[in-house]
Amino acid sequence: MLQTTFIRDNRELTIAGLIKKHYKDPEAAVDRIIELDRLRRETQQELDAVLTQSNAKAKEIGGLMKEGKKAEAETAKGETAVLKERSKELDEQHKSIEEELQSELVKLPNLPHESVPEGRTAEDNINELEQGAKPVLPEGAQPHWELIKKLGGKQAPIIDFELGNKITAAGFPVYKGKAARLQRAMIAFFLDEAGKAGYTEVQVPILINADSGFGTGQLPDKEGQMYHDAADDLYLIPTAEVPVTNQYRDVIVQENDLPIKNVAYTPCFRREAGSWGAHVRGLNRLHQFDKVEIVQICKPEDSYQALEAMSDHVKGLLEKLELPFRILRLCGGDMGFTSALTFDFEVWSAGQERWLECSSVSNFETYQANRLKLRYKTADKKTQLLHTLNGSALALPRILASLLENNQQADGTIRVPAVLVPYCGFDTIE
RNA sequence: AGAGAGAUGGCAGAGUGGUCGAAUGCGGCGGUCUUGAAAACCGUUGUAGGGUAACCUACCGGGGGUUCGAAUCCCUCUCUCUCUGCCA
Repeated sequence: MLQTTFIRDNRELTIAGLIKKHYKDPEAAVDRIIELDRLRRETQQELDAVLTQSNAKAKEIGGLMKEGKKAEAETAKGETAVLKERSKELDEQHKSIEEELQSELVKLPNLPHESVPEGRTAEDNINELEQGAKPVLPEGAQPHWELIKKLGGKQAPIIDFELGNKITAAGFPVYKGKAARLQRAMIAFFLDEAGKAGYTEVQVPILINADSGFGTGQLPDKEGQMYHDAADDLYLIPTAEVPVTNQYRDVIVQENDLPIKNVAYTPCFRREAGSWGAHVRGLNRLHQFDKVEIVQICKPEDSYQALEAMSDHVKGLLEKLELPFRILRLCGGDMGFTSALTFDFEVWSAGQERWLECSSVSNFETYQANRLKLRYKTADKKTQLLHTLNGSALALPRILASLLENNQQADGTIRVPAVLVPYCGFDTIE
């Protein structure tokens, strides 16, 4: 959430940022907020004045009662009626203005960083880096949804979508044998790598309440994208970002505890309402998937350096997995609601001959922190909002897809990257 | 799920209608003393909104009510703890 004072002091800048993000009618929205803020302060000043009088009268009556001046006290009581009436009126006005201000404020996305390119769609993203040679596949190479059918021996298919469909629904696959083992190996590898990079591992709930959903910006913006348990009013997490970051909701951090670096493995759940298309096959898009997420909370002046470091960490993982990838700097129209700057990592999927997004690393600046009330005390004792960042490191399914496809051998087996062998205990899937 | 108890500042914990933003202890910060540290002593120490400022206002789990006046009384919701039950 953007800060009212910032909008008030930076009207043009705010509008320009919203335009870059393709927000409709930004001028009207910004001006309405500035107007509501003016009204709010005006009403509060009047309300405070009335309350000051009321408080004074109440004290006066208390004094008179003590002195036994009953009659005078009664007279004074009569005088409070008008004040009471007026304060009630102003209080209601103040509340409704604040409510409207809040609901307008919540609609605004974060402003993009100056380095964010102009553009509306994925076509306009900037290719920052492309690394690793695309493999030359053997004759008869296939996409992963075909490969899995023949893998796993008697257990085939090694990733069973039909079975998951029976148990739950489409988009909830069952991983069997070496596929299951490989999943666990990747999770352990990713967690270990993050540990080496200084991230503290945390295990967090995968159900969250509405306050947490609001804190990181999933609510109210993405209400329909999360699975919701109506009985207890809890949501299944779409990403570990939500519970991990919400650890620090309503917290004032000690300056020397910064930066905070957490890593968590969780399953993630996405309803993907409306985005299920015919071209979305196999592991490309799921309702449930596994992900290791890194989160950083740091001082404003350090956040872009942290973003760089997080990007490098993700890059390192892909290098170690020997997968070709590219890094995109997302344009204004393609980036997320809460983000100021996002790098998407896409892994090359040789069987499909297309890039698959496998990580998204973002700096949210103070946007989440403002909702979370996540702050720290500066050396001169001022309370200031922190910056929050997160990134996938990594999301498993598309890594697995490209691993299967890129590493398919002429004999139909799959080569496991060396770095995972100690974790899973085999170097080939047949 | 049943019965009972409770929710107060970073923590512990007092406060049952006015002088309470709130005693006291611990912790934190600053100082005195000391070669240094500890101890002791002195001072200081919540959050938010408004105001150029002096200062004003709100907040004692959330919401509502009674009253001139509520941390304190009433209603309601939520949560926590203890015991019983169930259970990985």
